[in-house]
Amino acid sequence: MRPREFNHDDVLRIAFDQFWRKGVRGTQLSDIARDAGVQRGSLYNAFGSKEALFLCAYERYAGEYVSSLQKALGAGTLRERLTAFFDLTIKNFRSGSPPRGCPTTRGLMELTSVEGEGLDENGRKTFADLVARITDLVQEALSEGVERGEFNGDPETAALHIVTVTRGLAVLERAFGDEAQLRTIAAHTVDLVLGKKG
Amino acid sequence: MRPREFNHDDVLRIAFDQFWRKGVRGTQLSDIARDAGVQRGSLYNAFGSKEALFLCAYERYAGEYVSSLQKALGAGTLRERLTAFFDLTIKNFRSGSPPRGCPTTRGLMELTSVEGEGLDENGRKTFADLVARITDLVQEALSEGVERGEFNGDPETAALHIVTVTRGLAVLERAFGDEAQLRTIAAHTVDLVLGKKG
DNA sequence: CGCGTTCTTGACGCCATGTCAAATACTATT
DNA sequence: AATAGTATTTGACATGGCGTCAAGAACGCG
Repeated sequence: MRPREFNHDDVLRIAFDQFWRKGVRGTQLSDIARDAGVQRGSLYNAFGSKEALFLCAYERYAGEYVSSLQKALGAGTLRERLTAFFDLTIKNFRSGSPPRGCPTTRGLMELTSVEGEGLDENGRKTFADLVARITDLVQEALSEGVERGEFNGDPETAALHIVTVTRGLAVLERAFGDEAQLRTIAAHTVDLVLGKKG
Repeated sequence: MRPREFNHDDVLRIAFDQFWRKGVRGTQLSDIARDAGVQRGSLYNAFGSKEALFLCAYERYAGEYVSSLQKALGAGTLRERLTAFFDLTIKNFRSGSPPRGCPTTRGLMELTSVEGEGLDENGRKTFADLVARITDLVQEALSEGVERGEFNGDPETAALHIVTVTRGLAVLERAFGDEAQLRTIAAHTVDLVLGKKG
C-alpha cells in the first residue's frame, strides 16, 4: 500500500492552530491543506470531513491541556493548587496574538449549534468528556484538601462550581477581553471556596 | 415608495426562533424566508446579511430577556432574588424541545470565531453589552442587599462572579444537558455568595 | 395622472464542502 | 525481479448556500 506523504501529527497541529485562530467556520480546508503542503482530497481521505478533522485536532490538544492542568493541580497547598489551576486556565485563554479564547468552549458552541444530528452529538461528547475530566481533576485536589484539613465542603459540588466558573471565564474573555477582570473573578472564586484567608 | 409586504417584527421572531434552534451556521436564510413567507432577497434588502439579521433578531430578544431578569431580581429578600435569577436563567436554557441552550453564549461564540473583523466585532459588542447589562442588574440587587444588611461584600466583584457562573452554566448545559446539575451549581453559588444560611 | 422612491422578484456569480474515478507509489507474493 | 493488490494522491466535478443585481411592481405625492 502506498504510504502517506504527510505527517499525521503535523497536520493536526497546523489544523488546530488554524481552527483556534479562526474558528471552525472561519477556517477553510484549503487553508489547512496549503499550510500543510497537502491536497484537500487527502485530508478528506484521512479524516473524512472538516468537523472530524477538527475533532481529531482537538483531541490531540485536549490531552496536552489536561496533563498541564493536572500538573498545576498536583503540588502545594490547596490554595496554591487552585490558584495555579486558574492561572493556567486564564493564560491559556489569553495566549497567542490576538488572544485566542478557549478552544474547548468555542468548539463546543460551534459544533453543537445544529440540533440533534450525528457529528454534532459526537462533538458534544468529546467536549463533555474534557469538561468531565477537568472536573475530576479539581475534585481530586479538593478531596485531598479535605483529608489535609484545608477544605471542608462537598468536593463534588465545589469542583462543579469551579469548572463552571472557568467555562464562564471563557465566555467573558470572548466578550470583554479583559485579563484583569478574569483574574479578579478567579481570585474571588478561590476565596469563596476556601474562605477569605484560606 | 412601495410599502413592506412583511411585518418586520414577525420576521425577527421567526428568524430568532430558527437561529436559536439550529444555530447561526445551521440556519439557512431560505428557511427563514419560507417560514416568513418572504423572498430571500427581501431579507437581504431589509437587513443586509445573515449575520446582521441575526443581530437584529438577537437584540429584539435581548430586551425581553433583560426585563424578565430585572423583574426576577426586583422583589423579595436578596436570597429570593438571586434564586429567582438563577431559576429564570436555567429555565431559559432548558425551554423548548429539545432544550435550546443559551442564545447569548451560543451567538457570541459563533459570531466571534473569526479573528479581528468588522461584523464579528459588532457581534462581540452586542453580546458584551447584554452581559454587562445583566451584570449591572445583579450588582444593583447586591448593593440593595448591602443596604439592607443581607449581604456584606463587594457587589461589583460578586456580581461578576455570579454572571460568570451563569455563562458557565450555559456551557455545561450544552455539554451535559443535565438540569439537576445546573440547579445544584446555582444553589451552591447562592450559598457561597450569601453564606450557607443566608 | 404620471413621477420617483422603495420594495420585490428571480436569475446569476462565487466559493467552500464533499465526492469520485483515474493515476500513482509502495508492499507482499511468487 | 516481475506482478498483483492496496492505500493514497490528484484534479475535476457536483452540490448548495450566501450575497448581488437589474428589471418589474406598488405605493405616496405633486
